[in-house]
Amino acid sequence: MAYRRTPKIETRLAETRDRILHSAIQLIAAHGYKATSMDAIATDAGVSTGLLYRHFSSKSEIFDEVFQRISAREIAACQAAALAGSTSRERLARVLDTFSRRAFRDRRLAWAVLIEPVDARIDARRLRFRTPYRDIFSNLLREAVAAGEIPPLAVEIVASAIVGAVVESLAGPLSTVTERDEEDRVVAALTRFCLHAVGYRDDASRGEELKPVPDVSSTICHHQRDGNL
Amino acid sequence: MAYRRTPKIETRLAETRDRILHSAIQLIAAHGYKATSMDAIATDAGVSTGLLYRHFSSKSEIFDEVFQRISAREIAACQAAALAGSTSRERLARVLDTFSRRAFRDRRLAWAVLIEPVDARIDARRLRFRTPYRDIFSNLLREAVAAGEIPPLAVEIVASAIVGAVVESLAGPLSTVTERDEEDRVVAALTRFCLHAVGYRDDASRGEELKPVPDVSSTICHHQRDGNL
DNA sequence: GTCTATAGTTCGATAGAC
DNA sequence: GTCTATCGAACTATAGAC
Repeated sequence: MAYRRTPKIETRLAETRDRILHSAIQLIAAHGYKATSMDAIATDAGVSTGLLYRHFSSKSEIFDEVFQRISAREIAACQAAALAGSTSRERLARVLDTFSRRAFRDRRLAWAVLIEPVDARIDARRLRFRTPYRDIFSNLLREAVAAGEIPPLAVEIVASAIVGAVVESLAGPLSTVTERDEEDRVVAALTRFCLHAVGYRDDASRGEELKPVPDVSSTICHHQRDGNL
Repeated sequence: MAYRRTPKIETRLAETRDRILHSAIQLIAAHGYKATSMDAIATDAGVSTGLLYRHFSSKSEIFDEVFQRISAREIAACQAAALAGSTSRERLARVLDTFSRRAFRDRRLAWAVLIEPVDARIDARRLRFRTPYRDIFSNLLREAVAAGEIPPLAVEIVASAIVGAVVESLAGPLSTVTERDEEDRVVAALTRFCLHAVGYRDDASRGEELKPVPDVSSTICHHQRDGNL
């Protein structure tokens, strides 16, 4: 009888694959993509280097999968933030705050995912993954216009511009050691920038301070083995 | 007698090298980076494919040089635009207009340089080449604050945000066929976005229409063999 | 899973410059 | 006569088809 994969084997394979990815995430979060060797991933995952290539065709493919997992989690967090708040303005501010705070919390991983030069494959992936972020902002903008909070605008273009502004303004701070209050400065500047950009006026009654809402997913900083990632 | 490079040969070598780069620019402007083969470049330049590798170590290196030449020209155009206008507001608007109009004029080349997935080397080059653009905006912002046109802000962060907003909002339109009035819509939305973002208020007296100023360099659309590129 | 096509790269040969 | 710019075919790797 020919060899057939039993459910038991399937499960073990999936577990190994998962362990590899977890190790990759941890190492990339600590040192970035380039500085993470296949050997290091294998060692950390407790498998041989050769086995890595049974599960993934290349280092780039591992990172691609890491990229997608991390991005999905971050997008979910931002989507959740887009629901919390009584005004569109607050929801928008919360999304910006959520995205950048989470990036700062795990800055090396954020840097690796968002800006580290990797290869064309990841570049293409990055382009595709801007869409869900754009959609979050598009929806908030349409909502805000409908509610009369801001004047009408070219939603799609403005949503793209926000995505670009966010990522680019984090690029520098993420790659340098940043103090906590420098981080606050960046988030504040970025938030003001975007709110003004879409037509909100300064509001003296509020200092744009936001109470935290519970995250949809566990914090990005602890890549627990027992997590659901 | 040993062989030595004479000035005559030096010149011819430089000319050949230049011809290769011109061909590369033309082809990339027509089809993008990926779709431009080394064979095509060689044929267009009238040399063998092998010779390409005497002048450049790889396709990536050719594109790197194309990137730098095109970027230098575009930066110069934007720097010039930053000098034309009576108010900081107008100068800022002119830079945004100049950058995006020139990108649209040669959208495929702009797309290849700004966003097409190429490789890590070009990614790194892109990161470095944001600095001069950031500097243009930083200077304009400092100027505007000093003149009391806009309230104080975190110049460096905001300058980065503008760069990101510009590039990202062009990404979509550059990669699709865009009508002239769609192009106008993008530029208008982007300009409004940035002006508002940094603290300018709408000004009913002006529709943000800008008279063209003579370019510092010849237009990007005609990659003339006789040009100074 | 093998086969094919395509595109990047390499290399030995040639011919022309010194 | 020696050296090198150039050529063009061969090699290699990868992605898509059957």
